[in-house]
Amino acid sequence: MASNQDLNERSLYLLKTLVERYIHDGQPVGSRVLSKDPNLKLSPATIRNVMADLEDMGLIHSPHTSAGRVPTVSGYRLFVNSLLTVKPLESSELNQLQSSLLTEYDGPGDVLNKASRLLSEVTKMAGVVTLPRRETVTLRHIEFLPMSNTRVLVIFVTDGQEVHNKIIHTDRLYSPAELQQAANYLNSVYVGRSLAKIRDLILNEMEQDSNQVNQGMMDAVCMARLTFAQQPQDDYVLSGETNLMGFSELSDMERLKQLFEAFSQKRGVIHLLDQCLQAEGVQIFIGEESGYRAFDHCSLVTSSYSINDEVVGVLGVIGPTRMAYEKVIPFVDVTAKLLGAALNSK
Amino acid sequence: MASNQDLNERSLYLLKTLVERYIHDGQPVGSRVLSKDPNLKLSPATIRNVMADLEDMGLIHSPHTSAGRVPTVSGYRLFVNSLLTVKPLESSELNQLQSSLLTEYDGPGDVLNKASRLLSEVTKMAGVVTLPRRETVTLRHIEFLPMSNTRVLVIFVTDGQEVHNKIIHTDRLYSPAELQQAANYLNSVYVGRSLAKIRDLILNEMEQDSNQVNQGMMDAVCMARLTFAQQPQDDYVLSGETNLMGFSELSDMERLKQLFEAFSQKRGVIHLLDQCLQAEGVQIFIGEESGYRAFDHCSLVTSSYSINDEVVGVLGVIGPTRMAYEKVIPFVDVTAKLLGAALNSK
DNA sequence: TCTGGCACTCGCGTATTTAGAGTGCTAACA
DNA sequence: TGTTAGCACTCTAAATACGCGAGTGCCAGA
Repeated sequence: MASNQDLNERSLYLLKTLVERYIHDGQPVGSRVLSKDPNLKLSPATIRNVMADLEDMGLIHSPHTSAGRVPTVSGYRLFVNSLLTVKPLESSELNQLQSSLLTEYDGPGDVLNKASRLLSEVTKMAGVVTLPRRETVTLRHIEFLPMSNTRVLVIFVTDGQEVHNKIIHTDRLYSPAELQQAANYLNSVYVGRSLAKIRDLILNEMEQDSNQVNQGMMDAVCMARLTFAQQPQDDYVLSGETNLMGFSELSDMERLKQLFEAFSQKRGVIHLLDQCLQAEGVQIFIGEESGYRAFDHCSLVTSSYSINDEVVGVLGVIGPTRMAYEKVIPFVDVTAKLLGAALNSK
Repeated sequence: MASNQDLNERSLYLLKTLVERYIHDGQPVGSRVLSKDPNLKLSPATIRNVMADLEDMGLIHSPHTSAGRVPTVSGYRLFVNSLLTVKPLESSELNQLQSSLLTEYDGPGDVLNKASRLLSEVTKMAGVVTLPRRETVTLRHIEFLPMSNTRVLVIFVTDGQEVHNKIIHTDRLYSPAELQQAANYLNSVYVGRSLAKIRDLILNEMEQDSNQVNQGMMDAVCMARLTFAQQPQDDYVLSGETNLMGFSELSDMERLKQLFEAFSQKRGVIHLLDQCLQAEGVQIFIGEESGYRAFDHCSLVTSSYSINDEVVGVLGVIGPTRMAYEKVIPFVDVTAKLLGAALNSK
């Protein structure tokens, strides 16, 4: 592969217009059409030379001899990293965003749904929003309800009024009064703290000499331990998957099936999204970059969102590699910020 | 169209084997292969005559001149109604069913998920289970949590430990103590009754002379009214949608897209499933019979399931018109009964 | 009423052809 | 040395033709 110094400004501009062109009309771009570009006053022959260089560098690629060129993953990557001219949101979109996300919401979890749907509707691709990570979210209320035998239904409410519930198996039978007492204790001590913090505190408290604490507290802590034990994998809200069925690059039934299977198994997708949790700002996986086979022909544009300046989740857009990055990127960015704002204001 | 008297036993048997054959290998059935049937000792020519009659009656149909015959919707219908020889469940399937559904469950709503997944895994098609209708389900516990302003988060638990939550807007600000009191009152009066019954009782109580009841009770009833006001549409759990992408009759992308859109909009599907709520036993929609365009090329085999002898929901299997009815029907039937049993035992 | 025979139709898969698009290369030119 | 025009070449996609096989309908005879 040739070194970067081979990429003079002209080649870069040519690559840029080629990618833009391809994104726009989805067909391999030939030297003829590029020569028509007003800013690129070159003959088709010269353009062919440049394109040959770009191909040597692995930035573009020809599906077959007589078919023009198509960007490779590296080509898209270079384009996204340094050539892209971001288009600001259209005001209508911004309005739609704000009015949808910032209005008073009418049910827990509903903002996330709205955000996801919004992402898909505006981009005409698939939208995804992970639920806020339990770890970082703070406890607002906890409650135990007896079920049959030693099974107890625990309900707890976190930040942003997310309601969680889980069944735990206690080591002995508790009376309703005991459960109530345990809940009271936990509510008085742990409310307002993050679940991760709570887990730490519980461990501490269990190591303390049991003489120093009364039995009721011990019971409560024990139940809390069961409740907040290792978290099951987090979850996400997906919308507009069906939009993906319209794209020719995903019209292969086998591929599409694998993609949708990935969506319903969630595991791999979660893993992918988790990687975006760390990164600041908009994160992009193009095609095989994700390393996840089911996403080989897709790109994923994500951004993390925060509650009270703490990153708690990720949202993004899933679509074909050939997508309008210059519009999607700012859109995802803004949506993440608005979602954070909407969740904060609760 | 010819009358039914034209259908002698021989024609019926021929139709039966034709349908079975087509279901089995998915290709139009010609007179040749039918003449090979051991119970049908006829020459191809005779069979052609019979088939011509069946075609006149609209029971079978030829895709084109040289392609054998395929059952029409009416053909399938006749087959399912009177010709089908039901195959009992294989013991391995029954085991899988029982062990999956009757084991202790580890989370509310989980049994429904399992049932749905089971339906899809065993049949290799899509499985669907509606959530138990709120109307008929009984209240076990209710609780109010204050949010900002006049918004109150209400959490209530019903039969089978289903946890519901909703945000209501009260007409004035309530203190946590007041909310607690209201919940206590409601728990003491309404627990164990169906939501529909509760709604009735509330209406009664509100009409009573307000002198006779104290203010706290009034507040409680008022909040209960908001909580149990008209229900939003019910919901369902769908599994194995991706299995449907494997069937050639659904390989048309446009159709597939419409089907999946129907799945995610839920509305139309719910409406269809609701029709099965009334009927006793297994209910079947074949192809266009459902009257729902998105399902034109699918069949739906359903059965309602009950908690404490009261029908509360529907489950079923969605697949291509060409499905192994003789196995799916008993399977859906048994699954519905087992699900009911599993929910009862709580 | 059933059967064998036969001509007929139609779809599918396999060449074969043609038109068009785009390329790489070379030679000329500034 | 970089750019351009020209040209032969390659490859795809669409159109056309063709033979094969499957299956039919109909008729005449048992």
